[in-house]
Amino acid sequence: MTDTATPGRALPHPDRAEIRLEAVLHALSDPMRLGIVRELAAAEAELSCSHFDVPVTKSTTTHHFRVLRESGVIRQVYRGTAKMNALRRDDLDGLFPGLLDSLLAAADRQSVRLGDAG
Amino acid sequence: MTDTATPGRALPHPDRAEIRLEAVLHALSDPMRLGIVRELAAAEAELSCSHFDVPVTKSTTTHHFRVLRESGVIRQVYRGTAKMNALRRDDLDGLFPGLLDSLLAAADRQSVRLGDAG
DNA sequence: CTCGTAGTACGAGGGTTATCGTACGAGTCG
DNA sequence: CGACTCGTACGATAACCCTCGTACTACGAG
Repeated sequence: MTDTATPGRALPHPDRAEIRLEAVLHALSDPMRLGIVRELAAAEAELSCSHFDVPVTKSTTTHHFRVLRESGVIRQVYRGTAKMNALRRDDLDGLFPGLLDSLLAAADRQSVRLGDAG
Repeated sequence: MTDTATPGRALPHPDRAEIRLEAVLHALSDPMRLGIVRELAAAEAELSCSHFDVPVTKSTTTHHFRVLRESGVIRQVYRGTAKMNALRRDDLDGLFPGLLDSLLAAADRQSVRLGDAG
């Protein structure tokens, strides 16, 4: 594990056992957050907050990432000045086998169906 | 088809093509609505609104059923004085294959994990 | 140390949601 | 018809959520 995480700046995450399905669904019911999660899943890697091209201000972006983190969907860690984001795939798959893949597939399908760029 | 539906009291439903994943997820992110959907799925049959033992008033119950209907999760039809509710399994499976089952399985798992009566 | 970049904290505005109570409408049963 | 049950409509209230702007902190580069 690349422990390049900046020390002394830990962020609160729910334990796996504290993750609630309702919270996950709520987190993913926002188009912006769903888009972030889709991109994160496609990348299969950590991405910084600023990597995402979202049509809102930095404040709002911070808010959405916090919702995703506090619902247990993503894990966030500071590396230098950047804050890296990664899907909590292991935890989600462990709690809800198949759910994340179904959700991502559903999002992809809808994207194709609606002719979105994504 | 059991066309015992009361005529002249049609309820507005979204077409299959109008169903949005975000709306579905939002609808299911409420514990009460998720519970209703789970019960509906387990019953594999139409259930009246009053069948459900929810800890809220009738007004609030009406509200939650409307959210489920307008998001495309359930289909509602009047039969006499009762309003029957059924999952839109065909439409949801057609749009998002596997999603509904994953969601229901996830809800069941969490219910067991948390020791709910569900 | 200074500057720039990445992101946070806080507060406010505006919209949506969950809940309720009361009054009402539609069917059914006597 | 009259009474009863099921569910709706409407208004109110309180909470929540998305968004923003501004002021701020943390880190890295020079």
